[in-house]
Amino acid sequence: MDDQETGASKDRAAVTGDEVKVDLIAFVVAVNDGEPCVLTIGQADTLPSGPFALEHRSLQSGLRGWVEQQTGHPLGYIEQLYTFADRDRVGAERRQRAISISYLALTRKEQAASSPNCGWRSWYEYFPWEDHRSGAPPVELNVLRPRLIEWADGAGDAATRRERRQRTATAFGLDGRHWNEELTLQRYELIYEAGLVQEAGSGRDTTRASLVPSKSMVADHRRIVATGIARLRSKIKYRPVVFELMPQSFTLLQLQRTVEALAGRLINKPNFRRLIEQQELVEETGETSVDTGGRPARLYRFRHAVLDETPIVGTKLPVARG
Amino acid sequence: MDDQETGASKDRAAVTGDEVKVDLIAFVVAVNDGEPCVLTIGQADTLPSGPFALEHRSLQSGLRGWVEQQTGHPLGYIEQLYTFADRDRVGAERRQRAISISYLALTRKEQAASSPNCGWRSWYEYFPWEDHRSGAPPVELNVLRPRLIEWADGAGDAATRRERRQRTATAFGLDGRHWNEELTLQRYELIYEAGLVQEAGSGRDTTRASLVPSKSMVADHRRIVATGIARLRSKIKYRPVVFELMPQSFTLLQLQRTVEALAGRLINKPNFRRLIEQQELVEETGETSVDTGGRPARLYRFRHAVLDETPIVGTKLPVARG
DNA sequence: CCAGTTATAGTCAAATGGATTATAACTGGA
DNA sequence: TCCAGTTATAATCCATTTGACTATAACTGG
Repeated sequence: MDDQETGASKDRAAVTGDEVKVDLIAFVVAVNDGEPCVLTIGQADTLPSGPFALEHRSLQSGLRGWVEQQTGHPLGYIEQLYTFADRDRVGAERRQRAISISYLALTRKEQAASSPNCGWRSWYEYFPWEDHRSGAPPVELNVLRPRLIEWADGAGDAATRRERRQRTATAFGLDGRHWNEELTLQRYELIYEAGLVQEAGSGRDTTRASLVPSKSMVADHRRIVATGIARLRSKIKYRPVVFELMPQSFTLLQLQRTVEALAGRLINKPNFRRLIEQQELVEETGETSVDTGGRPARLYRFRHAVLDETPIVGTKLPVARG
Repeated sequence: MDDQETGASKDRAAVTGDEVKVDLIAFVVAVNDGEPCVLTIGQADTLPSGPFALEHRSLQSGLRGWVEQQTGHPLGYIEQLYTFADRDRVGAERRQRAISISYLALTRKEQAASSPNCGWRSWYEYFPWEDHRSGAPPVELNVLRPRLIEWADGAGDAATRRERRQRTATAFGLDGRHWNEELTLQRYELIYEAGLVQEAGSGRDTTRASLVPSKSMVADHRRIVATGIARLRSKIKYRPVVFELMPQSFTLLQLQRTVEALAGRLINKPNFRRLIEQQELVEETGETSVDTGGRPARLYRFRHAVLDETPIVGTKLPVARG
């Protein structure tokens, strides 16, 4: 960064020695029996990951390789989430810089016989306050909200107090605002900032008395998951990615339940059906499913042709306001 | 992060030697006199960039440093675009891997006295087919469309022909479809794939006779710009980022012209005003502007409070359908 | 003073989207 | 066999949004 002269090329030559390690991290999602799940490895709650190496043809293929090797699970849909520089690692002899590239990937559970070293866990074990399918959960009403308000009011100056209350209110839909399921990351950051959650291996292991009951993850993996949930909740509204999580054929209610699992909130049934039908996202298989518990339901399959037809627009899924 | 046991860690230890270079690249945007512009450096059409180095506190601060150094321009709003692995560079002694992290940044032209080594160029010099403010431009009607159809029909098998025509039709709104201004990247990729554009320093310098008239850029920089335009065109519809490009106070028509410049299409005036007002994005300064050419217009300023109020929802800008 | 230009307000119909009701078709137990 | 419970499917209603248009106001320059 220190040199003479104009051009970028010269600067580049000057600092040519700086090399960093690159890690690829995957947030792999599946929906199993109406529960949205994340793929973890090892005993600890860890996302599949590995370094980007010379033998990898591309970033994505590197990621696929690591996930398949660590979990036995082939990946379908992949989307880049975010790239961030890790806090300085202390290398063997010198300061070591590292960056992580995180990805969102969608699959089906049955896709493969998973290796014994990995498993599926519900999102909501890590983010119990994100599941609003039965209204605001107790942990939010009884623990989170009072603690956050306490934290906000505990700030030194009035400006900070106002700002914290403001953020809490928007994040959780207080004071007449609406709950917005896409604010998963903002909520996590708020809770983290307030010291109400703690991650394994984080610097601050000051075993605080008043933590919100929730499963933690290694390093910053829970933050990556929060980013991925937010992205997915946003994406299902304008791209037909839900079908990556569905079996070959399904009933409309199964499809609805999957969307509800991801969004963490309930959807009005007739409206959901209307939207799916008028967008022609699916077509009937001609068969019906009997194990509905009531009247048999028609089975549908995804119309793959829509991927060519509407590249961006469409696939708006109605998520009721509250 | 490196230890023993449980799958991932062992693999990680095995390939621990792989290090790569990381480049930071900025697509810096300003709107000058109704033209959306990109900041370039040097004689060639190159985006500001530089390697991520040890002295950088974070990726973003590294990017800010390089842009400021190369152009004298301080950056305001920054957003990550995409991280990709470059094609293998051949290093001095061994194979050298490199990845690039690209960013979208918004500023105002007057922000600083720019250094002589850089300049602002209209987007539409690089993407003449993206400016639909006066309808579909001649270059699209007379050159692009026929060449693309020619290319599609020149495919070997029928399936490829159908697929190419399909993609062309959606990208350019043919056969009764609507023009979608957000498909900038898809359009560029299509044109690139068809061999109708060519970049400086790309492998394939087979000076083709029939290129579409447009300015090229160094390496894959034009692709980064296409990604950034698409992101920005999408973003202005749900986040109030336009105001990063506006002066302190402005008339509603100036605001509209700026949005139109970015979107590359015209907006219905009364509807635009209605939407801005009902969202309470702006407030009157109390003053009026005389140099409108007609009746004086009220001056407005951005209500910064909205950033706290509506973190995701809102700021939908109406972009007429056609 | 008049033609040209822009600002601002108001109207109207079509489309969208949320909520509700009604009826059909199955299961399992009384 | 009938009835309660459950789910599927169809249809309707109404408020809001949104695209398109019209009318009037206020300035400029010739």
